[in-house]
Amino acid sequence: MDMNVSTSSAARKAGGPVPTAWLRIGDRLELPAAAMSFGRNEEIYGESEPADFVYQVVRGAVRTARYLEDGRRQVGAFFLPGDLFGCEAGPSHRFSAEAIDDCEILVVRRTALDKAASADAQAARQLWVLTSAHLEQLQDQLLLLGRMTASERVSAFLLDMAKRRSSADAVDLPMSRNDIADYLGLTIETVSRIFSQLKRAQAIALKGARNIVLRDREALAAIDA
Amino acid sequence: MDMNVSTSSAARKAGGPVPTAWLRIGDRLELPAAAMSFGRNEEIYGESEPADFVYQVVRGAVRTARYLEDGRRQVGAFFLPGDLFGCEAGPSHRFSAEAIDDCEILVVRRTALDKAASADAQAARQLWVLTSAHLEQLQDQLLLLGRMTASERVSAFLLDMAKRRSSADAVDLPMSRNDIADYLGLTIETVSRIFSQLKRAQAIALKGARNIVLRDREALAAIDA
DNA sequence: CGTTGCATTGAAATCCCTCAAGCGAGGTGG
DNA sequence: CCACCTCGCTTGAGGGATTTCAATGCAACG
Repeated sequence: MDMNVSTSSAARKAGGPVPTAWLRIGDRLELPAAAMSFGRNEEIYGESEPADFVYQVVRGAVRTARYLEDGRRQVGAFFLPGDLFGCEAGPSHRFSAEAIDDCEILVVRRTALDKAASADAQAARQLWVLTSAHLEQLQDQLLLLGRMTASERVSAFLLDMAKRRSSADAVDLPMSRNDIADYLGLTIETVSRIFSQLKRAQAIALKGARNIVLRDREALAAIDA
Repeated sequence: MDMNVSTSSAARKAGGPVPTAWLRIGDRLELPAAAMSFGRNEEIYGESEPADFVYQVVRGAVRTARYLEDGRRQVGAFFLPGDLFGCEAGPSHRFSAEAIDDCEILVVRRTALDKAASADAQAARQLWVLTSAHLEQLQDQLLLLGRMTASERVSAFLLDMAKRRSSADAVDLPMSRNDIADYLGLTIETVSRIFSQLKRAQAIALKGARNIVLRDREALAAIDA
């Protein structure tokens, strides 16, 4: 539960970052961005910090999370290279964002995005499409958390990660069992047990805890309801 | 599980609806809309129908839902008078929408909305803000489904409904225990038991199964984690 | 080679679900 | 007007999936 997340945030670090790359949204929007690096478990932004920046993963992986007072945590999403995050319509973030491993992130001021969006209706639409895509992913997650069994959740997760990460059968999971558990609404032990179960059933193979090989996608898909 | 949802849909009914009212989004967007009526459990649109219309509740209540092959159901949201629904960025709906009770709905063509949005950047932004608000609600639901106990879910639900419906202490729930259960990721029996529990604890009173009086909001809020 | 952090495994407990019966309000027909 | 039916809700008993608690394994690293 206590992930020991370090407390430096982008906002505090962003004293004078130098524009070094272009952040691309869809194929219409392109903005000059600052590159920043974050270490494992470092906080990129906090749960109710003002949403003054928008981010894109270049290298590494990011999770968003929300905490209850007693330490329970819900991971909202995982972001992989190319993914955008932290783009909110409201004034402040509703989840915190943390680096899962060492990663490189592009950052643009939200005002820059707003300016682009109010100048160009197509750009504004792009922003809407982006938010809508996030919404659709959350809707899938809703069904998963509300109505699926532990095996179904883990199978769905593996298939999704495989699709997003490599499309090959070998998947490198950047996140810990703890992150997976808090994403799927399970405990770390249950996730581990299901992994072992899938291994025994020859549906997957494990080369190290975080290196999964999908041996039988059909079996996984069948479990995935 | 089997809600016996009737299969007529807005698209099929929308042969020649007459514009009778204005559908308002935020305070900038106002579009001429057709009024339609739906009976209890009538389908407004189906799970993968083209998203050619956008809807607003005038009277009554609407739920969105998604089904698994074996009948498991996840209710995505409840929509009350004033609420907009069915507004997607993608080409088709991802949940079905069904009338909870007899209700009156305003309908506008999506192309009309698109036109307004591409003409006016402020209107486009309004659309984004709307989608973003839905997203935020789903994020709350995520934490609820992933990490909260049955009591916490029910308490949170009651407080939310009270806030949305009357802001007074008496709440008329338009939806059945079944709808509530499928919204909260629980069974109907568990929901009923928690209601009884809250009644025994003097946190609520029941004047009929769907007429709740919040006797002790603090107690509910305390349970709500 | 011990330490540290993450992952796995086992046993017991728990929360919620399943199955089953009973209850009550509303509607319908006799 | 009352009996009866139906549908939704409540309540109880038992069971099961997942959690909790606890111990062990294992790989990376100093």
